[in-house]
Amino acid sequence: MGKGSRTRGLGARHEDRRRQIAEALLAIINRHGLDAVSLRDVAAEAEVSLGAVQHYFRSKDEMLLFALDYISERGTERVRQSLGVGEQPPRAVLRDILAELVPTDDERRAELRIATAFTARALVSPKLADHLRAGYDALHDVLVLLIRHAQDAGEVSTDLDPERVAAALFALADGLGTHVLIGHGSPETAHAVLDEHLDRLFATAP
Amino acid sequence: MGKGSRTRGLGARHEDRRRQIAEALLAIINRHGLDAVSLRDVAAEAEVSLGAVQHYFRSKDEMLLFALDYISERGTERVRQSLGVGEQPPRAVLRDILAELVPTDDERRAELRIATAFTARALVSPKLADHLRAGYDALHDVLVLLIRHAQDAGEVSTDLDPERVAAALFALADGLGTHVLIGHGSPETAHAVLDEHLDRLFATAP
DNA sequence: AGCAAATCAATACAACCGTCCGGTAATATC
DNA sequence: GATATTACCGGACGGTTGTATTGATTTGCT
Repeated sequence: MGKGSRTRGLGARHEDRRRQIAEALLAIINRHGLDAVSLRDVAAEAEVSLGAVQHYFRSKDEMLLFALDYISERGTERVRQSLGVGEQPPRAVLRDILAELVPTDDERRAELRIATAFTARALVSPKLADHLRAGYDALHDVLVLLIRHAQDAGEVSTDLDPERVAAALFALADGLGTHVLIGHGSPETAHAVLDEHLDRLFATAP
Repeated sequence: MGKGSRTRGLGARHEDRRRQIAEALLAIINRHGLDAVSLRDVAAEAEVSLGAVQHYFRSKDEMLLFALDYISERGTERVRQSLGVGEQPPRAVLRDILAELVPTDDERRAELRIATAFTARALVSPKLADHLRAGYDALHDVLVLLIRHAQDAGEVSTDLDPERVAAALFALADGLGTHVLIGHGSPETAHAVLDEHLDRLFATAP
């Protein structure tokens, strides 16, 4: 068992501290963008010294990578919860998940701003791209699963390829989210478009 | 008449020079990202001195803004050409335009990488956001127009709201493009999804 | 008690950044 | 031919950056 899972003694709070610093980092990315991040700013935001930050992250790159994994984990955790609760029909779950990609409240907005920042940087950082892609793939797989369930329940036509449908819905929601984020189109319109597409999808059965 | 339009004498090549420098800037953004851009790098890429760059752009911000407008202009110009040539049916034109948002060749890929970089920065730079939004709005309007034409020609159901349809297609293509860019999903799949949606749209006519 | 690891603070440093500025040459305007 | 204006160069400046280093303190284990 690695030291990361220690619950007592020295190093017990190690991961906690890393997360705390990562949250300070994410707050700065949300406010000023990823390229405006300096280790000193992160330290100030987290109310620790620069030395402390350096102690928990060997380099800035490592910190960025950790923060991406951290926020990615948080996202998939929320998706897992959407999947878990009650016996909600596939369509409702699907809608919930896709709606998370279109910012309405400030929290969702912040997360999407951060995700967009990481996406842009991933274009020039292969390592970051790998981690980001993992998150995308995971969400894609969940969508495929949900569509399969809907097909099994006779709510969606089995003529459709779940992979294709998932790719389409994902891209649509993602695109709508970005557009809302930069102020092109309202959240209401975006949600309406999303519902319209779900209506069409769930109207093709049997 | 402003000095920008002078065709002889001092200042005649002013705008040309600015474009040349802007292209060097865009090349760097494509290769290393927007935040990796330094004035010295731009000067080196454009094979001019740092002083020259400063002569043509008072500040880095001004240069960035100019470059965004420049690449934006180039994009709308290509769209204009798609609209102009021959008597192509609305559907073909629509497809051409949307396909530009999904990278296939290197040139398109470069442009979309640059656009993504600007989008991310626009999230923390209101002035950049304004210029970017203008481009988005212009493209949106073109899409609306094309859909209206298709409706007039009886190829698309008049029950559909052109604004909504345009927003959906735009977001879908944009999202697909981003996904392809980061390596999530292939260009082929993306184009297939796009065609599928166009098929559905053009199948709703009376 | 004693040792080792963990935790953090403080400082130093070389590299780089955007911007400013003085100078020089070429060209247009009068 | 005097005078602006444009075009460009190159150096310098103050500030920030990521990282390395060193040392003090705390903590857990034996």
